[in-house]
Amino acid sequence: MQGSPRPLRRNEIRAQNEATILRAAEKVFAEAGFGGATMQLIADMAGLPKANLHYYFATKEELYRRVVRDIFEIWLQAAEAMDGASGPAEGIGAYIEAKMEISRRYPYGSKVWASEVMHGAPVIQDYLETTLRDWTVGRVALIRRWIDEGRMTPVDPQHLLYMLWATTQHYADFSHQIETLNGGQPLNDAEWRAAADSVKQIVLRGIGLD
Amino acid sequence: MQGSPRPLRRNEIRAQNEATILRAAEKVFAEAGFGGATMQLIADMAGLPKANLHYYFATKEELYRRVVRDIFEIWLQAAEAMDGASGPAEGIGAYIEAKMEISRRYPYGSKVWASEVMHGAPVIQDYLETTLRDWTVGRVALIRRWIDEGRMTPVDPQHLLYMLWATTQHYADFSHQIETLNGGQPLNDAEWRAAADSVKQIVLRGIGLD
DNA sequence: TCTGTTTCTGACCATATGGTCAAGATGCAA
DNA sequence: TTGCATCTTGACCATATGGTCAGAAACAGA
Repeated sequence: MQGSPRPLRRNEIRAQNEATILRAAEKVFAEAGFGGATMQLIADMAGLPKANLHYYFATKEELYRRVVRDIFEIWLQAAEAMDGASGPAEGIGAYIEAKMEISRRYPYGSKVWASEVMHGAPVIQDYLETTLRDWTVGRVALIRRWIDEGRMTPVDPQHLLYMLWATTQHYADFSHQIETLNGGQPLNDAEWRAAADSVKQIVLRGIGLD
Repeated sequence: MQGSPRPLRRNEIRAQNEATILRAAEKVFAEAGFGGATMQLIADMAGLPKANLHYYFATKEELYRRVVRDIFEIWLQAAEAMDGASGPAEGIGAYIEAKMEISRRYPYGSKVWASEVMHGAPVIQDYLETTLRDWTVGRVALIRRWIDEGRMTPVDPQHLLYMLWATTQHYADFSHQIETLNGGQPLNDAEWRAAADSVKQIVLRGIGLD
């Protein structure tokens, strides 16, 4: 939305426009779904002519692919929060914090991701089978180690991970419902704080920590 | 898919066909989203000519509306599991069981619901503001009472409800991801049992029960 | 059997949409 | 300034889709 009046350098033009388009696309895909999104809508949202989108992204599917990939990258960043922790309370607590932060900062991205998975992951199936699976296997092993060391209650690590994903992403994916139940107002700073604290409190206590 | 060869009575025809169409529509809407779903796809899935769909449901939107409403009804049924419980452990435990059962039996419906909410609830906004809000207020009060009576750990009832919704619906909405991480196989009976047990275990312990 | 009602369906239509293209504008290095 | 590459865009096209309709078929009560 901030049409920079300053003349752009060649290098910047491409980066700038791609970023603008991707941001618009993320929002439109999240709000309308892949099928409901139109290149015209995205173009309008980006403030560019439709033909210009096709100059940077050959097809709607390619644009969508980029959006999904970018989200996956962000998702992976949060994953690191769990590593290098001194123990389960710190590791899982930090992971919850990181994922709640992502839900707050990238609600559109989270919705696109959810939509993609719900539709059978036509675009990121390979990522699920490689990167995500590997990460999951590693984290399951880590949690199992913590359990074996008696540092937390024995629980099924896989289902614990699902619970972490579900609870944190819920605040992004179902933000509209939450907003409605919050008197029509989006969560403010304090309410987000309370949400993250609640999740951490229940989950950590649920696995014998806190 | 069970095309009954027996000749149908007038009354039955309508009910039968509507049910067939609704089942097909539920699946297609879940897998393709509202925008991606086409009347032709739904017709093929139902084994009926497209024009026949329009005989029973004037527009795609009307058909979609029916699907969403039906799901909401099912959703409300599970809500009753929480009432009439003698205490928090029984009430919340039964609610989790009921919602997990719904996730297993109506995965398509759950996805349609999730999609609808993610897109801003264009069709069931009024339900969110009335029925759902009322139910939520009642349940929050119930949980608060349990807390005041010292029967469970003090937690924010609202966020506890979100956690229950998120964790249980996750098994329906993200079933594809779960299946991928489960070696490409959908959860079997034992695994569903383990999933429900894990959720109950962590949540109940998380709020000071069991 | 006759008649009115409901159900069924192929053919058709208007519109929206993804994508193309050719010509023009703009930046930039020499 | 010149020439080339990159970027921009209005006009255009083929196709897919939601929806219509008129006539046929099936049903049911008299």
